[in-house]
Amino acid sequence: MAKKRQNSFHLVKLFSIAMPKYQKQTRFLVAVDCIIFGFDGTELKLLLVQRGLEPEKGKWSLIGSFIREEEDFEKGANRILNDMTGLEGVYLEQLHAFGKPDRDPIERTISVAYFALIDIHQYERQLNDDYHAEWFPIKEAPRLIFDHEQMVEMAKKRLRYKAAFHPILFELLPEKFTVPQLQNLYEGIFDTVFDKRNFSRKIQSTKLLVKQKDKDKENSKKGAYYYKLDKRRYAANFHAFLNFIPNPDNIK
Amino acid sequence: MAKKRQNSFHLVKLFSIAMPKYQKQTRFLVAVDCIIFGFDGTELKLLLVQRGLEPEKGKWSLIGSFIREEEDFEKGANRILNDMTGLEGVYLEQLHAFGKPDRDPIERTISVAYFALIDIHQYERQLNDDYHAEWFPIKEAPRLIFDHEQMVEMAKKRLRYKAAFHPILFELLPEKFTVPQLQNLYEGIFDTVFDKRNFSRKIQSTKLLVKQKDKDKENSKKGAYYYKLDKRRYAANFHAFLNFIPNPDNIK
DNA sequence: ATATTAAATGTACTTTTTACACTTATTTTT
DNA sequence: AAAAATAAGTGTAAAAAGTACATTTAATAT
Repeated sequence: MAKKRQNSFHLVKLFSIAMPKYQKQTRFLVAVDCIIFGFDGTELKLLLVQRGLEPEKGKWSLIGSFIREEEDFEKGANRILNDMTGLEGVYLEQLHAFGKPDRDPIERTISVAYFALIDIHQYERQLNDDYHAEWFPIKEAPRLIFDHEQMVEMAKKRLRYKAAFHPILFELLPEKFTVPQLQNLYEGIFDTVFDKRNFSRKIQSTKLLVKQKDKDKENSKKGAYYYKLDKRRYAANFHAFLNFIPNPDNIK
Repeated sequence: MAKKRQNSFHLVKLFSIAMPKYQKQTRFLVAVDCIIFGFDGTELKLLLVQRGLEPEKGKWSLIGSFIREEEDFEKGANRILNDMTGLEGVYLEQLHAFGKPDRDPIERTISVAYFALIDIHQYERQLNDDYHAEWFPIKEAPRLIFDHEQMVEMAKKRLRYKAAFHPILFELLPEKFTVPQLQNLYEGIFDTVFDKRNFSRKIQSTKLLVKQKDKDKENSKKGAYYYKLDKRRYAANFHAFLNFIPNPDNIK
């Protein structure tokens, strides 16, 4: 078996006295792309931007940016999100680094993808029109450039996986929400239906919900009680396993 | 709110006719580092290399390499693993991209970390002495360079998390193993003890194990029956949720 | 007053999880 | 040759969690 030593360690190419730079290594462009999910009370949506410039003008894309010299990925992703929506403190999680040499046809670019969960109502107030951005129902999203569709697929899977065990979907809801809305969200994400008695019991058993005095009258005559998240408990239980989903075996 | 347009999209810096390169963007070094886990029948171990060159000579490090021009991360990680251990087809999974601007003091380097699970016995046959590599019990690992300790911590968490639901730990075992060995492994990973009757029942209920006729006599007078993985079933059930761990709430 | 709509709620049954102790096969010791 | 030592192997009952399923209630619309 051939033993290739070159390139096999950081620093290997250095002379024995410290040098200010690694020699002879190729450097690459590095970008951050964000898969931004929102929920309008009925269905899951994806925030996309339409490219304003050639090449690929008019095509839809995830929002992204090259990483800057003094910025790490988190910061880059937050910058993008803030530029785009004006929001801060958005839920953000690293998804995956994508690095196929030909993923960007112009020049090899590494992309570190993040997914974000935002309350779509907050966003609407803060829309930044500089970007030609639009919400698409997840099932009606257009073709995307590069490998962005693959990124979205992976993000959907990850969201499902995580939502099966952790109370992550509250990040998509407004401050006040109803149990039927919450059930709608879960049913949308898992593409299934749950028995509402069992769903309600399970959600209530987490003790994450605080019942309010007022009702939402938009969706029914009787009206459904609003609830708020118990933020204390939420913070404490975020990493706990809550087993939201009866049989998660369908998740890949 | 200030609207910064520059840098905010791939290609934004291009002129309106296609150019061969993105202009004015900084390019970065990109590396792959591998957290290699092994299990010797008693405890979980980590494969580390000792740097042979200045700077940081003599310090321990994860094995890593700069990424080459025509190579994606997976390929890079496999190259490293193969150079190091001679093994192919090793279980490998992307962990996280690390990108703090100062994580490498010489020059900003992005690192995409992978974790690998290998059967330590196979490795021993294939040792590549060109690298000063050594197995360390996970609890007695030395100080590591850069942010490698953080990588190891994250990999440990990820391994636990995954092992709680998926039959991933078989990747660490030799072809033939006993139920007590398997229980040892789980107890090591989760740093707890399980009731052996319940553990055995749970493992057997997965139907992943095929009982052999011979016994391992090394660890007891009575001897414990060897089992092999049912590879067919394993492949089919890898993504299924098997709920190995009674109460996974301790996992972060 | 009546019909319509979606919200809210309880119970019996099944499955899964947990707690717990003795017997067996083999080697080592006397 | 008998006795002691060691770790492997196995069953059962009680508790908890998950599932299936139907009626009543509050409010609006006719």
